[in-house]
Amino acid sequence: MNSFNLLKSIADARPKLRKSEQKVADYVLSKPDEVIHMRIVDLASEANVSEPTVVRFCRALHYDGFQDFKLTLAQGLASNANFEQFSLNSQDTVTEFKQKIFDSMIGNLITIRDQLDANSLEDAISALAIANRVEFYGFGASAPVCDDAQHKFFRLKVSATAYSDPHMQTISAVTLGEGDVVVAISQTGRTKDLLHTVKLVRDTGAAVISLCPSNTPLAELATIPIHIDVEEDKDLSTLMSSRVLHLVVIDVLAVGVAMRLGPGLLDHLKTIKRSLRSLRQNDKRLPVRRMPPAGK
Amino acid sequence: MNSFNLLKSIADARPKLRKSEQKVADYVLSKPDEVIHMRIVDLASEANVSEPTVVRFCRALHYDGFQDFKLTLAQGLASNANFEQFSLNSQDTVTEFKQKIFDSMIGNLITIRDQLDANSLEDAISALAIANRVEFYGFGASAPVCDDAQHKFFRLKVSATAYSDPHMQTISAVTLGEGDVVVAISQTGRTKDLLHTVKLVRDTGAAVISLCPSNTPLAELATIPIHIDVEEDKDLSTLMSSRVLHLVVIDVLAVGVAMRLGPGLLDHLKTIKRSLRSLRQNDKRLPVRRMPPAGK
DNA sequence: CTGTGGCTGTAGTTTGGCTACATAACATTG
DNA sequence: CAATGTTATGTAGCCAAACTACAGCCACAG
Repeated sequence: MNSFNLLKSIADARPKLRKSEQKVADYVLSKPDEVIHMRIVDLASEANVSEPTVVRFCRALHYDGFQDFKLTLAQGLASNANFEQFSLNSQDTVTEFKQKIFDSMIGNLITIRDQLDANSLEDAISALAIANRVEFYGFGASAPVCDDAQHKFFRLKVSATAYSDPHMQTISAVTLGEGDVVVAISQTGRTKDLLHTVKLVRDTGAAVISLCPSNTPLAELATIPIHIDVEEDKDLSTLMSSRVLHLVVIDVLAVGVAMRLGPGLLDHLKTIKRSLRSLRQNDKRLPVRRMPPAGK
Repeated sequence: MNSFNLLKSIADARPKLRKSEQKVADYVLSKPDEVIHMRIVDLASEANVSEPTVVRFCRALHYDGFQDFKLTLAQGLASNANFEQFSLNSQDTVTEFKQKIFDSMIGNLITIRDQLDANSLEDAISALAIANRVEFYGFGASAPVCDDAQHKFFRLKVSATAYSDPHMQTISAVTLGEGDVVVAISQTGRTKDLLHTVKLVRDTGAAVISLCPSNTPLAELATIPIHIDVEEDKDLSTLMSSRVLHLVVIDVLAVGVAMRLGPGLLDHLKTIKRSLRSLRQNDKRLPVRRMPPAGK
């Protein structure tokens, strides 16, 4: 649906293509943004093949023809070409780096959206939906993510806890058993303390869902690994990014669980909304500053 | 650069067009996504004009011709049409609602990116960069956001604290003074306890940056309001969204501060990175995987 | 009411995309 | 290794879609 997928699907399909069609594929992959302004003859000559070959190439990818292919390609490129990874430089104005940060965030979201494995999610949701207890473990920047997750699952009437203290994690871990679920969250997938806790958890028979990069110790320890692979950091970006992706993935899990648990949950959410409302100030237009004295 | 702009530019240009070209403009505006699959004759007949008129319409908008126009339109649509607000329904498969959640998140990011006021950001960054102390206040779903913000500013050597307990907030608030900055974070902008604390803060002379919707009591109390207006929730979306936007906005602020504080900070960040590394497990397994060239 | 300028449609030309077919390359089997 | 069948690729011609030149029409001015 977007260029990542489209170009990727071309790359995937490449081996199945005939030799001269592969030439076309190669050219398209190397200069996709030029292709969209090319005529069929141009592309044919650039790729050193004949025109019908180009058409056959398009058909092989299940497009109606060259036009259709070009149009789709154009759409695909547009949908994420704008969201390239950026590199900040110190002369950037606020407007510029604001743009860059948002765009790179969006780019990462698109990447993860397309990468996330639906089966793993499905499994994770099933496990969470029937769990007795759910615990979220994470350190550092992942600690707030755990808190947020707890907050969210609480609203779904799931008995959830978040621990970002290795001692608490250890203590809690050994009390778990089958039917319980731990969600282990880590940007690196290599945090020693977390690995230690997760091993304990595994011994109890509880399931472990991991949110971390693939090919890391944590991912391999987990019963249900969910891979979050983001392009690696340069300069300032340590400050950013992957926590947000984790949050959104947790949103997906939470929604999945909510849908499993059925419609009764909606009423429950409304109840919460109502109760929270009393904590708010309803516009009386700021009955201005009738505050108690608080000396300077 | 995106469809919003493209369609908008058509709408803007409309008055300058000839009468029958306007018919074309109207049709394009009403059904842009159909137009991209139409031939010139179809569009002409749908708009009740002749084919050359369509061509003239395209030229009037400075495109090479109909093809060029169609291609650009397609790109424009792709770049944000995909990111519409969704509504979940209970028959959705995991793949479907995963897509919907990500897309709506992305849509919101785009909206906020374009809405954020650079001047307010600039002011906020200036205030934060010279602040003696920075405190983050928020409740409920905003509490983890505050924790995250604290974590991030800590790394920038900024003396930052996060409080999500109204008592602690109150106690801390009255010890602030000029040159200190409070960042008040709220999804509603109406949380009573938060409003109470912020009033106290204002009396001390400290600056208050707010992250919340516009036209809310909190936004009006703040010295530097940053408006985060997201389309309002339906059904399950209470679970989601605005916290992520808050996080990203805080990223922007943090980067801004980092750039103000200058290049020495980069070294500092590297030092942190190095020290954190000792908390990680470095791959013992996976000793390289040097595999022979994959046979075909 | 008549002439001029600009708008719009008709008809014809060009070009680009596609199809049918022929030939070349390759594989397969005796 | 040859012969035959099958698949892959290119050639040439056709059709349709987009664009151009021109003519008629309408609106407005004098």
